[in-house]
Amino acid sequence: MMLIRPMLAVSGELPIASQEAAWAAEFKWDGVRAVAYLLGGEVRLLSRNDREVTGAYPELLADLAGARNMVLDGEVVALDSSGAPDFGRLQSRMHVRSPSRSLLATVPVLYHAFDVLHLDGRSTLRMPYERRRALLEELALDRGRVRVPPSFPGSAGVVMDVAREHGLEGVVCKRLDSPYLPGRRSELWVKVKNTLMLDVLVGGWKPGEGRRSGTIGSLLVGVPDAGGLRYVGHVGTGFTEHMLRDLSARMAPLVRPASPFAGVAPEPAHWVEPRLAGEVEYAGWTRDGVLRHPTWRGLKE
DNA sequence: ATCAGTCGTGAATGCTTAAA
DNA sequence: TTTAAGCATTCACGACTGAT
Repeated sequence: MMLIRPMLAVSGELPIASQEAAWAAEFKWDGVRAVAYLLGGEVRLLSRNDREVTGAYPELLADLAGARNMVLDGEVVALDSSGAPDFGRLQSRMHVRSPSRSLLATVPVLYHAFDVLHLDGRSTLRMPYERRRALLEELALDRGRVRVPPSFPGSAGVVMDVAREHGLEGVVCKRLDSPYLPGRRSELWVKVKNTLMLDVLVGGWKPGEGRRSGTIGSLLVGVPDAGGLRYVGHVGTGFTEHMLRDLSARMAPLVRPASPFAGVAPEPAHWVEPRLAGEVEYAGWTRDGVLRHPTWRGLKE
């Protein structure tokens, strides 16, 4: 059996209203991608890069083992107490090759199967999404820890609203006529993320390495609160070369010897007076109160 | 303590293909 | 033939955790 690497989505915006009918929307699950190979009663799970992850998720194997040979694309997801996917919890599972009984009990996972790539010895990759989806639903895979999450044709905007209400990461829009393009990041699939914005003050910077040596690696940012400037994380992406040059020039006259952050200084860095205000896009907060997946969006005057 | 791997972002590079 | 565009790859950066 040939390995099939998962098809990837580009990030972008919702389809415009007049185009909605050509797309289906699915919820975006905040977990890890896994392709399931169900062949001759054996089940294997491989990561996005074809790494073996079967052993990490033993509780999924029995529920996946079916009579028919097939290859499924899906996402391994851990839920928080409210039932929403929680990537932070999954992180304690995803590197553990043979999880202990207690870990299995405290962080159970589900497999959300959202595509079928091969069935009964025949490839389904060239079928349009709509047909693969119908096939997937006919297979009636929902059993135990395996779910087939819903797909909503023609209503991406509404699905996004629901995702936002439930605190989900966003939606993935897929062209109804799209074939499955293994290993490709294609505009036929578009992920639309529910992102948050935060106004921050720049309190310092760390130098870059490699190609970024001689310039800024990341900015250390904070938000003012009662106790002073509260550190909220470093931002190392989102800049163009021009922005890096501009930021360096603006920070140069603001240099100061000590950290401007209240409380514990995050780590050694170059400190500046916190006078530059900027906007950061982020996906949420980590347990330690720092930004998750922050990206720089630009200075605010 | 460091490395590597999961998720994410963007930019540069190099190869292939299409257009001028 | 030369240039432009498109695509995949690589390398930066972030948080995080297990393995070594």
